[in-house]
Formats: sequence, structure tokens, C-alpha cells
Amino acid sequence: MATYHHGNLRQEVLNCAIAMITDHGVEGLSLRKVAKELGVSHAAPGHHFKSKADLLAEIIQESYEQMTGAILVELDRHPSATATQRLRVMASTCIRWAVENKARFSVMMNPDVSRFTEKAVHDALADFVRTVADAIGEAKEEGFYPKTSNAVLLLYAIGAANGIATALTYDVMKTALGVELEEHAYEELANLIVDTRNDHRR
Amino acid sequence: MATYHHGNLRQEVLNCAIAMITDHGVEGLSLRKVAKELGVSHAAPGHHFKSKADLLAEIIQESYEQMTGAILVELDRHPSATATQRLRVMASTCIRWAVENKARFSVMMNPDVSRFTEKAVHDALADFVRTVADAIGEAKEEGFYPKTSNAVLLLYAIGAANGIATALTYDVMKTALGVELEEHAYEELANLIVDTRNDHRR
DNA sequence: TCATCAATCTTGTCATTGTCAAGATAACAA
DNA sequence: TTGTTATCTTGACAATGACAAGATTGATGA
Repeated sequence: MATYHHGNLRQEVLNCAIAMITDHGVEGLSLRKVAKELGVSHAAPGHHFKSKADLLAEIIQESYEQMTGAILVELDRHPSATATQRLRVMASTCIRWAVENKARFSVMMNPDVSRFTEKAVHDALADFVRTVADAIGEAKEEGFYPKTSNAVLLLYAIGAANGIATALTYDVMKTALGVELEEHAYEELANLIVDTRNDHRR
Repeated sequence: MATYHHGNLRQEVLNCAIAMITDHGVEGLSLRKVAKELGVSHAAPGHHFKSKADLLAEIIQESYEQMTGAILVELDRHPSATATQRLRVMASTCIRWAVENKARFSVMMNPDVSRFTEKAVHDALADFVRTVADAIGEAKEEGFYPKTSNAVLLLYAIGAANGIATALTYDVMKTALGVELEEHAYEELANLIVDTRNDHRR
């Protein structure tokens, strides 16, 4: 017990919450246990987050930002890629990020949590969606599924990537599928989502 | 208040739980509220389900069975379809079922719930997986992605269908994507998951 | 018929949890 | 120093899941 003022409680609550979710799932997250773990009174976290839902909303927002960031970083490493190829990079990066951030991804995909979500979350999610939507628009000009609407393609791309990631981070599903991923599987999956027969030009 | 013995409590708890989840999400499900709604003491549901997790596990099991059933029914309507075409029927039926059973699907996809899941759930899930895996095995013989392992194809097919369904049943995501589905969209999505360029023979 | 027994439900209780209110303590600016 | 604000503690409350002990019902078999 150092000082009355903790100094960095807000950030440590976030860290501790993620650790707790990693070990015990969102359901296993308890604000009181977090407080106890950080050596702080049971109501202390409540001064940094309006509610438990508010804490989770912030985690979701951060997470969408991180995932979008990971995608942008990876896109930068492929400056000469076609839009269709960039879609593949997005898909594989998204799946890889989810596998490497299971706790965060499980919160993002939790249907309950986002019921009480706030504008900041919507904005972070919208940013992610826009990133993909832009690439789809450009891929369309390259001849990517010309008969299918952009909206359906967007739904397909994001849904497929997220769903595969979910299956990989969701223990029951993962064991049911009996998956054991090798490193190149991420690219293999991306090649299925965005079929290689779609890029003629190069 | 009719009789001391309710007569059909177990089933009505299940029904009421689904209704409650439909309106307020899994998080909004309370055994005590269910009890109150059914005009029964607060501990009565506990005599039919070992725990809340046990109730949810039963819902998941039922749901996988129903979804698999819906797929089998639909497959029966296409007796002369190739394995590749059957994969498409499975995908579109799966997505449609999820949209038509949002509450059940949200429970199935809830990462928390299935932590404490039981053998019956695994069996129901394994049944579903086997149904798809079989079709993939047969499609493979028709020349379906010959270079890709069955395990990866299985992960892709189930992940993509479930992910698209999730995006459609998950309000925040749905509004972020701005989707408004027309009836033929289910087949359109299935055509994206199992690209039409995959069937040469016919 | 009636005694027994299992199935079903009620009542009472407990620990955990999220949330709020009121007050204590620290940090800091004037 | 004094006043102000941010931060934390203590105390309380209601909701909830879970359990134990006992009440009620209904069926079975002697």
C-alpha cells in the first residue's frame, strides 16, 4: 500500500481486466476482484469507469483501434499490392490479430457487451469498416465480383474473417473442428476468403 | 395459481429464457425473473437445471440440433445436387437459420457460456461439424480446392457462415455495416463462401 | 386402502456482485 | 495557508445464483 492515491489506477484496471478476461472470460471479470488484486478499495474502479459496461466499451474501442492499426501497418508493408491483394492482407492480419489477442477479441464479439455501447465504440468500429469498405470499392474497379453489391461483399469479407477468427479463439469450436494451425494457414484462409482466381492482372 | 406442481416447468423455463434473451440478451437472463414470470418460487428453476450455465448449455445443444436439422431438411430438397452445391445450401441455410433465431444463435456464439459446457453440447456441435465435414470430403473429390487441407476448408466454411450470421444478428455490427438484406442475399452470400467457379461439372 | 417414496416446489439463507452516497485524503493552485 | 479538485475509502443496498431443509403432490405397491 504505497500512497492513498494510486497514481495510475485507470490504466491498471484496464490491464488487470484484460488479464482476468484472458483467464476466466468476460463472465469471470469482476470489478471487485480487480480492485482487490490492485490493492484498492472495492469502489475505486467505479471512479474511473461509470459502470462495468463502460469499462468493457472502452476495451472494445481500444481493441478495434489496435486491430485497424495492425491492418494498416501490414498494408504499409505491401505498397504495390492491388486492392484485391490488400483485401487478403486485411483478412489474414485480422485473423492473426484475433488469435494473438483472444481476450480482446472475445469482448468485441460478445453480443451482450455491445448492447450498452457508446459512440466512441461506434466510431472505432466504423473506422475499421471503412478501411475494408474502401478496399472493396477499389477491388470492384479491378473486376472483383462485379455482379455483387458492395454492401454484400463488405458483409461477406468482414463476416468471414471475424467468423474464422471466432472459430479459432473459441475453445469449444476449435476442438470440435480439430484445428491445429501452422503459420502459413493465415494466408491460406485469406486466399479462401478472397479467392486467388480474382486477380488476373499481374 | 393452479397446482403446487407446475406440471411443465422445465419446458416453460426454457421457453421463457429464450424470450428473455430475445428481449434483453444473455446478460439480461435472470433465473429469478424467469421464476417470477412463471409464477413460481425463485428456486424452482434450480430443480430442473443444475445451474444457469446448465440451462444455457441445454439451449445451445437444442439449437445446434435445430440448426443441423434445418440444414438436413434443406438438403433433402436438393437430392441431385453436387457436394459443392450442397455446401452452398448448408451455408445459406445456416445463415438464414441464425437470422431467424437470433436469441439462440447469440447463445451459441457466446464465448463465455460454452466454457462450462457439457458433453451433450459437444456431441450436438460435433454432429453439425461432421455434417459439413462430410460434404467437404465429397466436394474435394469433385475437385474442390485440391491443394487445401480438409481441416482448413472446414474451418473456412463453418467460420465464414457463422461469422456472416454473427454480423447479421449483432446489432452494432449490422448498423456499422449498414446492411439491409433482401431475400436472395442468402444465396448470394453462399455463392461467395463457395465460389461458383468451383463447379465445372454440370 | 394406505404407507412409502420419489418428484416437485417453497422458504429461508448466504456470498458475490455492481452501484451509489457520503466522507476522507492527497495534490495543487492562488 | 487556504480553498478547490481529483482520487480513494467506507458503508450500504438491491439483485442474483446457489444451496439446504422442509412442504406438497402423485404414483407405486403391499
